[in-house]
Amino acid sequence: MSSRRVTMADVARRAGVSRTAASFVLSGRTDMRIAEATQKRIHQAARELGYRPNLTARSLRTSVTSTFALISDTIATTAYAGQVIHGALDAATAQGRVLLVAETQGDPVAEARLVEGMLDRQVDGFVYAAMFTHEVTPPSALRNHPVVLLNCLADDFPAASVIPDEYAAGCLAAQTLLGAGHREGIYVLGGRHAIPETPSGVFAGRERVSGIETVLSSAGVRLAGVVECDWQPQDGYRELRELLSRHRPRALICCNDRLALGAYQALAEVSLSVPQDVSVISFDDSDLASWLRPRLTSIALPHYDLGRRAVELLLSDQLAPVRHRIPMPLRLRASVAPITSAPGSQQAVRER
Amino acid sequence: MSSRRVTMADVARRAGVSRTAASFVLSGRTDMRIAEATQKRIHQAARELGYRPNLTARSLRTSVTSTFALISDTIATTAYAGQVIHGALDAATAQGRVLLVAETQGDPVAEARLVEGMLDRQVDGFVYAAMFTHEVTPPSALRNHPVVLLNCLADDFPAASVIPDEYAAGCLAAQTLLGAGHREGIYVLGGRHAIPETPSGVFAGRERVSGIETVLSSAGVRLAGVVECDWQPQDGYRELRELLSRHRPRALICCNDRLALGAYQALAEVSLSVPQDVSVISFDDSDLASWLRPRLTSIALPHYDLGRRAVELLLSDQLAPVRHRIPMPLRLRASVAPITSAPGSQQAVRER
DNA sequence: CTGAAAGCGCTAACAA
DNA sequence: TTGTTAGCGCTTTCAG
Repeated sequence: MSSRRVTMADVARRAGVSRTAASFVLSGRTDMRIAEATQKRIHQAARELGYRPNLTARSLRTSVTSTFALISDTIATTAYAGQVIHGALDAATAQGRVLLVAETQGDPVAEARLVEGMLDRQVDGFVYAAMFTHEVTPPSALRNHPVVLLNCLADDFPAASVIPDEYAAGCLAAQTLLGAGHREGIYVLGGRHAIPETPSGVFAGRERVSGIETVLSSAGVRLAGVVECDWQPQDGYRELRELLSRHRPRALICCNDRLALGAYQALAEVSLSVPQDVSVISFDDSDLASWLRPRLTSIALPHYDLGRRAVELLLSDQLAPVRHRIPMPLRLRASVAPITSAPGSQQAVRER
Repeated sequence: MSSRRVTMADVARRAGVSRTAASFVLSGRTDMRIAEATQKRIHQAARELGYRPNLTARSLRTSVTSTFALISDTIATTAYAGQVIHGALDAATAQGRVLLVAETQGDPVAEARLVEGMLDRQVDGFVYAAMFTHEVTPPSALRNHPVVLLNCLADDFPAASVIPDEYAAGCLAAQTLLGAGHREGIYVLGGRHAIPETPSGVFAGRERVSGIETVLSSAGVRLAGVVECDWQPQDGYRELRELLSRHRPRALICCNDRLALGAYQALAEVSLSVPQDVSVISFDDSDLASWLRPRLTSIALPHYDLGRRAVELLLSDQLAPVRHRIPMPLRLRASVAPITSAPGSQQAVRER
């Protein structure tokens, strides 16, 4: 649309130097020891002409595009995980790189097509991302290219992966409760996510429960129960209502904030108050956590850091097949309180 | 990393034709009338060699990159708005285009830098997006390039814009309530968002209230009140508690689901039940809407469609400075009920 | 320090 | 129908 972009030849001509000299100076190389004055002249000419390099041409020549591809199953779709993109973007832009984003929707054919498209565009590397931590098999076309796995694992694919440290998060949840004096009536709501569709649970669930159990048992505390169910609000509500009909929990570890929402609803209905009667701690730290009343203590899924780290690995060429575990920070809010004397003061949910 | 990509010259050689012929056939052009047999031979050679075009080279030659840039203030960051990216991606991939995503964080300097980077990469067009509908001033460097404004308006910038049809949504909210028999005690919670930081409100607020008022007054119904406040859960909670201390609403129009969450909390505390005592309708249709109990009727922000439409406009070169209003669909759930006889049966919130 | 020249892989006049 | 040729804008030897 604009008339014609000014090229490096234009700059060289105006500065009265060779294109070589212009190239060296403009791409900021110092190893040719060009006269200070000449450099100034070139830069000035470039400025006056409004010169901008044509990166396509440069890429063709150098076969580096300064572009990474972020390919995910459905990451852009899911709430909050836009943070992953955000982190990746920050790391990329900080180094003058740019990010091509694509979604496969879990369709291997679409995925193959997308990967090819990226390869045709000569991207420098790939972030292969998943919505929730699980085992994946990246397309084999990626084998010969720099790849970092984000929030997923691939046993027979030689790539670094970046995942949340769910085990440590589980430990942290247990420690937090212990620290508040809880030693009895501690339940895990959601568990390993062992439901018919995922009989052996999901990675996050398994790791969290494992961390919880380790810490508790080494403190001589026994978990009162692990409720295996799906992780949606209605599951939390239903399962907790069911549980409340038989037991009287003092502390709830919810496997995500949505379950905690369901739990709040169930607790309110039987007039148990958080945290006076029941402490609640959760995972994810979604927006929901600070919207609930009382505000929910939650251990954050480090979306931003995952995205950021993945790109940083790509940038620094740390591609060895290592699992990089990203810490999940605790956001302490009002839903966990030191245990009080009498268990069972049946009061209505309080404000705040 | 891989040995060497096979080039078009390789294909031509193996097929025993000229590079020209190969180029024509492989880029799927028909206007040169190449012999059927030759075409077959070329395609076969390409297949056997695993040929893939180098799009960088093609771009350098044709100066089209099949790449669009999606530049936003903070769109990837905000929950649910990942749907915008999703829609844009779908439209782009459907036509073999690819999307470069970037975020400015509202920083004009970062923005300028990013736009330059995109321009240097010769992108074919821009989607300039905002997190919430408002007036923007895109960098002037974009003036000579195809641009579509997404979820924002720019008076003195000649570009098409794609925005949610908030006015129609306001009408729809009012109609829904009227349809359920509500004629009194209807309040708008959130209003135009007229708070100190945005004294004249925000676009969505103004349009919604305007739609609501138009429909109600043409039905001879007067709004009982418009509560101007910020649109966070705690604002909904606080303002409704305050309102409830003096009035007795029969229907609430909440300007977003977060306000509705706050409203639910306030209503529960004074033992008013939704929808028996108070009907609630909201805007956005975020995940929250289906998580609340009872499930919240909400008018959806069409994130996906916005993204999709913006890219479609770019693809079809519909760049005239027109406002394209995207419909906001009603998601009818349990929070709106036909009005019952006696206003004021003070019961506890029911299940479901 | 500077300039000439080759070439990245592809497209598109033009000529044969 | 096919082949020849000239670039797109840039980097990078290699001589001067």
